[in-house]
Amino acid sequence: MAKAKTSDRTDAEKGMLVPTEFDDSIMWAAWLYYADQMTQSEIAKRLNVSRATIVNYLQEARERGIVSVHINPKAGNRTRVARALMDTFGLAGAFVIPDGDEQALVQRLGDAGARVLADQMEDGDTIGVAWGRTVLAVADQISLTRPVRNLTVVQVSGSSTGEADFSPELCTSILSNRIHARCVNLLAPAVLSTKALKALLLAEPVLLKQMDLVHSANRILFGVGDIGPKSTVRQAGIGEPEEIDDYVARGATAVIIGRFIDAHGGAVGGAHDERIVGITLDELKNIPSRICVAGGPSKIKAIIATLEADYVTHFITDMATAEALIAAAGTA
Amino acid sequence: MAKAKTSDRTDAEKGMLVPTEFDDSIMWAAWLYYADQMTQSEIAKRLNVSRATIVNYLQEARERGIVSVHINPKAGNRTRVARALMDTFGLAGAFVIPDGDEQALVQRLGDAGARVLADQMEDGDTIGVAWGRTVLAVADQISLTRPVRNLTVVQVSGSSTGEADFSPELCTSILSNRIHARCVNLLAPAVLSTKALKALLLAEPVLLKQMDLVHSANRILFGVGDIGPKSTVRQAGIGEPEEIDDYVARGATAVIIGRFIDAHGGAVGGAHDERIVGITLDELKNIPSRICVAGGPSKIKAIIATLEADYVTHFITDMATAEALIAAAGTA
DNA sequence: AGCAGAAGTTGACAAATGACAATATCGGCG
DNA sequence: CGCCGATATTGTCATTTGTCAACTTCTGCT
Repeated sequence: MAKAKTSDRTDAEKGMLVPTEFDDSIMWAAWLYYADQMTQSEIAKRLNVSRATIVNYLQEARERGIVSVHINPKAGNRTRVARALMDTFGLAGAFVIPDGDEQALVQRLGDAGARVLADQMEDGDTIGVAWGRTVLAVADQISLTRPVRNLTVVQVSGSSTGEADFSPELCTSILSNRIHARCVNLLAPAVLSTKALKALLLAEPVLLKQMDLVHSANRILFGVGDIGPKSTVRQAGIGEPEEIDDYVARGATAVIIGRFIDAHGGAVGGAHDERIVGITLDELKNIPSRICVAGGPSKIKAIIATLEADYVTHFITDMATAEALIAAAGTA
Repeated sequence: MAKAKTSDRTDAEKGMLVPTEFDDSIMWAAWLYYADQMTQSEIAKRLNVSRATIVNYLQEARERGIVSVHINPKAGNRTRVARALMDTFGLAGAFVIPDGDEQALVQRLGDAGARVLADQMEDGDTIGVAWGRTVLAVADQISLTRPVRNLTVVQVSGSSTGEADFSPELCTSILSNRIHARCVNLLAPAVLSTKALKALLLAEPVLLKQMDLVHSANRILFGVGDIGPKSTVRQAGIGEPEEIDDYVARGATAVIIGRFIDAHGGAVGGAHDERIVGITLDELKNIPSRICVAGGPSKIKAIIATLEADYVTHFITDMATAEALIAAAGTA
């Protein structure tokens, strides 16, 4: 354990009083390789180590973010499918990843979403974060490759009670941590038992302040949930099964930012909805940059509902989903 | 063949109305390779082309800036020598490239400078640009890997008459062009024949406006010139040989932004200096981010003069020069 | 001091990559 | 219609790179 600690310290950028020479070698190897285009053997010779060591250095340089590969999202917007999506749904940006490993779809979408978000971030941004498997995947994989100062990450809906491994708090915490942002968690349950209690709670100074931050976010990251039997909403403990069935009976087709919408994106309100703590659909539309990451055959309808109602400015999905969306929108 | 058809349809389905169809394959190859870490052979199979084609796609993706490798300048600041430089000369940032091909030193420094500058740029920046071989090398190699809007590039000293291939106009034009910035060239000669004429010219509305821009720059990029017999100043036609000799006689050790400074960075003024059109040394110090790129054995003294007088906030050099600087500063 | 375990390094081999000449495809144009 | 030149693609081979088990060095602990 003690040893592991030691190595951690070496890896962690801060906390080191004296920068070891070790960092230098890694930096140099990285520069000689990626900037000067020398081969690993040449670098090995110059640094007087074996080539295998250079391989390790370069690996570490990538892991530590000393070097990183940037894929231009602007170029992503120029692909045919991305354009079609943008035209069909009036999006400001779309990024479509090629089909690949089915199993890893969420991971891969997360990677793409992370790149798009990271690319957009600017000094002083306040970034709202919803929750879900996909949002977590984004949070898990985002990383800053350039200095962006003064970021705030704010959880936009109350914390869920379910023991899901993609809770709002978790998504927010991880994301903020990875980009060195101030982290603001909403200190309230996602759903309260009465409308009155919700009003009381929201009147608390702490909550007022936090909700102010939510409303001042200039970007937001969210996914799309469907309503199927195995869907996330049903697992996340947002409401009793009957309550969700009730939503469905009244036309609910998708869930975004913890709110239910019908096939055309209209809010499906009701008593339960009024007990939810979090950003509302109307408030969502006031945020300038609304980044949505979603994909998968089971979500097509839900995504169409979301996109049609203009809840999204920047959409990230996979090829198969994109084509299904375009086809479906065409026939509609 | 039938298989190939399928992929062809994806690539060039409808009429070639848009030249971007082609981008799709390149974009996909780039994504699958750099984001999904697939091997070129796997990608080739999926895209139904030969692996060699994938190699080409990836090459083009890099050339077109669809993918780019970023080397974190912050990490560069952590190397031992960079730290030593920062401590010794009170710099905000230093980037030291490892020794390499002697001949290509200017190119390699240009690459490093370009990365540092590109990394710093923010929306709305106004970037002052001096001139010289090194500055040109930066301009030649800079490229935007993320969207930065509303940039202005402004030439900070008058245009030289010499036919040098690194004139102020050229440096400014190339740099602005490569980063899609507004380009403002100073429409005046570097040196006028009388102080009075200079005053007259600078009173012109056009020039007034341009000089205002110069003074409002929030970043500046410049190199360091030495005074040796083969030095740039003597070739650039900034003044008659006698005039330059006169500067030297009065202690001139280096030239930055077209102005002469002594061994401790003090301005070496005089009649000639008063006829120069361009930013002054005092004005230089008012610019928040002052990026200086310089290296090479012949420039050690000149660089020390520059660094000691706090003209620089961010300094880019090579290992050999850095070590010489630190050694020299230690003995002084 | 001596030992245990982890981190760092190495050599050797298999796999992946880059280079390039040869070949195929496409869009005019006589 | 067929030929031309330009552009895109491919097969092949030498080089470069990643992997992995063995080895060395270092560190903390008894």
